[in-house]
Amino acid sequence: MPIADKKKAIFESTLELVKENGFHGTPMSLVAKKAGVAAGTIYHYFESKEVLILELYHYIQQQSIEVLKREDRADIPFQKCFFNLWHGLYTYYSKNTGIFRFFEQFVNSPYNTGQSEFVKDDFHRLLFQFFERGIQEGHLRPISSKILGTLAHSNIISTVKIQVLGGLKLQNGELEQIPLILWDGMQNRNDKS
Amino acid sequence: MPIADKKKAIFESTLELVKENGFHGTPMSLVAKKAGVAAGTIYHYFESKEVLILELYHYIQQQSIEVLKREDRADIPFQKCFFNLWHGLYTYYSKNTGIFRFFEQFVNSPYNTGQSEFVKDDFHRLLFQFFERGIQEGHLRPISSKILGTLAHSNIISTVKIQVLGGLKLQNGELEQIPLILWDGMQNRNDKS
Amino acid sequence: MPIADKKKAIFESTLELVKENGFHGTPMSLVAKKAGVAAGTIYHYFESKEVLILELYHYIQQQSIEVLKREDRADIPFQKCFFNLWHGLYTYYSKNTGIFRFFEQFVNSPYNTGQSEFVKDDFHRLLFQFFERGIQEGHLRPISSKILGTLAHSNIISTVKIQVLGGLKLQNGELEQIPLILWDGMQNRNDKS
Amino acid sequence: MPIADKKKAIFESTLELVKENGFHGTPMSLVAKKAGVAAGTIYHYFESKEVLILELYHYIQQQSIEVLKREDRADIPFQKCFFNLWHGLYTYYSKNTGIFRFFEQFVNSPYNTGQSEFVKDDFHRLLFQFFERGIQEGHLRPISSKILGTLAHSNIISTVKIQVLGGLKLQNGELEQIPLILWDGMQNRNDKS
DNA sequence: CATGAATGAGTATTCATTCAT
DNA sequence: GATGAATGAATACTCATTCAT
Repeated sequence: MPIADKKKAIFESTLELVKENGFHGTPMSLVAKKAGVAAGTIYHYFESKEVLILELYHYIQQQSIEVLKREDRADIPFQKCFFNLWHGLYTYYSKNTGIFRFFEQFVNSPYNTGQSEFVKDDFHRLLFQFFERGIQEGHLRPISSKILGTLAHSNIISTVKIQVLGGLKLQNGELEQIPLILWDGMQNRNDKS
Repeated sequence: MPIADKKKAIFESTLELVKENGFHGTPMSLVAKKAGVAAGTIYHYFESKEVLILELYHYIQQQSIEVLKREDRADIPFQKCFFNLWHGLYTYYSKNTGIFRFFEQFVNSPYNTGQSEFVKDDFHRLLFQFFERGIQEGHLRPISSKILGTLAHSNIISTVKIQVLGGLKLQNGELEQIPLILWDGMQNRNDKS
Repeated sequence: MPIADKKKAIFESTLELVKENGFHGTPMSLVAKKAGVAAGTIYHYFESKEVLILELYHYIQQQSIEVLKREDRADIPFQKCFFNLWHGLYTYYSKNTGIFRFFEQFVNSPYNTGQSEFVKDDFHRLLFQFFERGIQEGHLRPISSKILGTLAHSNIISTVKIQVLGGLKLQNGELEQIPLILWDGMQNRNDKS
Repeated sequence: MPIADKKKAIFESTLELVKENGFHGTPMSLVAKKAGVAAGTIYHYFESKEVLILELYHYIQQQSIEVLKREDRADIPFQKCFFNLWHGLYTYYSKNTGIFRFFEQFVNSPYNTGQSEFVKDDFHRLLFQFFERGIQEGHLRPISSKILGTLAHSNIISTVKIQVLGGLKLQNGELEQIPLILWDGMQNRNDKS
């Protein structure tokens, strides 16, 4: 098994277990077992549990970044991109419900030492950049793109949560209305486009 | 010390510690120390750590419920209530940043066995009820009040997070615009009121 | 069982095991078992293995100090005290051969962080003080009492080692000659006493 | 790299690491790294860590033996040889303070299974032989050469320790007096030479 | 009611050793 | 011979919980 695959196996096992049982309920021994390696082997790839979690965080974020990069296209009108991005992320999170549980656990855990995660990581940088464009082009209200980006992202996450944690099935058309609510709210009322 | 006070002391200590160190970094021994009681004493009031956490969750939620009850007044126009509620919860969460950290940790933790917390607890019941009123009175889009309520709440929490976790200082007027964004989005476009 | 007794039981078990197997071969679990307590219990009395070893070091040293205090008497001529002390320590070490093995392991181990142990601890302070007296009274060569004390102590330890580690039985009179060798060497040749 | 050189590299690395961190703080992986070989390679040259330590012990002792052989010369008067030997070993140990730390750790470790090391190894055989000569020639007290040899050696080691572990700088003339103390003590008082 | 010493199962991590390449 | 990834037993330490006082 190539190295990359073994790291990936460890990542996937960890994610799965954290999703089910939380950080605390995810001993390294279980990760090892699920990944099909010996406990000690994990330590060839990751210095410690903390490092494993940290790297997993970035590994996962990479996938959200892919969506961002795919949907933020300069050759497509902003509003179209906006809805594409919303649905893109929504779909991704819906199909990988472990992801945001992991994220929220991570953000509120002792593992997350970086205080201002909003600014530093690539995902947020790209996210904010996208909203910056919307502001520049006059489509969105002229507030900090960081605010708009954060609100939009939490809107998406909430939509997933409503179903996953709230046990609510969205009715006909409801799913389409949610990004509309968001757009209508953030839209620049003077936008003539 | 009356029983109620001792339980309260244990609650406050736990909250404080969870806020600082997370669930995992909050051993019962520390809670006991901080609350000024013996470790064994906690077990007179709470069957187990899990029960303590669970009761704390409800204890804390009570305070959010107060805000809800205070601001949801039938004698005041809905839109006014809406903004009052937004600012009421925002202020409460801002002053008690431990609260939402505790909440998110709790929701994504093994302690939270109740899967569909959206329906069962009083806070969400009242919250959804408030938005139901908005829909009935024709101010809000006719979607599930659960959706609107959840989106609104996450909007508030995000606003706090932007500052607490994102390290962003909101500029002049930005704080006022955020509930506006929310209102504009959720508003029924045919509302003649 | 009173607290003091429990600490003592842990001390004795540790000493016994370190004597047999060295620091590395003395897991806390074994110490616990031998002392008749649970593994976790040790940590009520000692913060860590390091602290246990450190406290044991001082606990043991106390017994050497007793000998020193017993034999260093101002009302008895120095030379007499000298031989009494020599035999006192010799007897003590002979009867407790674990002691000096523990000492030498300790001194050369990572547990011994105090670099200049010769000066700081009570045993050496009293030991050097005794030799200081010998110098002041003109019986011993006028060199640093620290040198004389150290040489004397190592002479005693070596005598024990010859038998314990060297497997040599001392013949008739040999044991008495050894402190004589030491005395003759350290004696001030101009001592008229 | 010739085999001999690779073994030597492993020896030196081990010694260095044991000197700094003790046996316990010297994993094979570190030895390998420092020696510039792969972990597995060590096992081509040494059956186990124990064997490595054992062979290192003998490797190092060889250097003490060199000093002994150099200074024990039949064509030079015994007393002269005695002081030469004292200073020779003293100098050697002073310049290689790792050596005696290694020795004492080794002697008091589980690696040292041989109980009576005093008799078997070459260093002690030669050392005792030297003192035998002193006794035969009538210079030294007629006690077991093993006793005299052991006392003399521990005297030298102590002198080094006073400085290395005790943090004491020897004053003018003190270093010269120490072997004198030893000689005066061990000398045969009827020696007419 | 309150205490806090005692328990012991559970966890992260280390490290000597092996073996497929 | 040489490599270094993989192993897994061993170890220090934590912590929820119990119970004799």
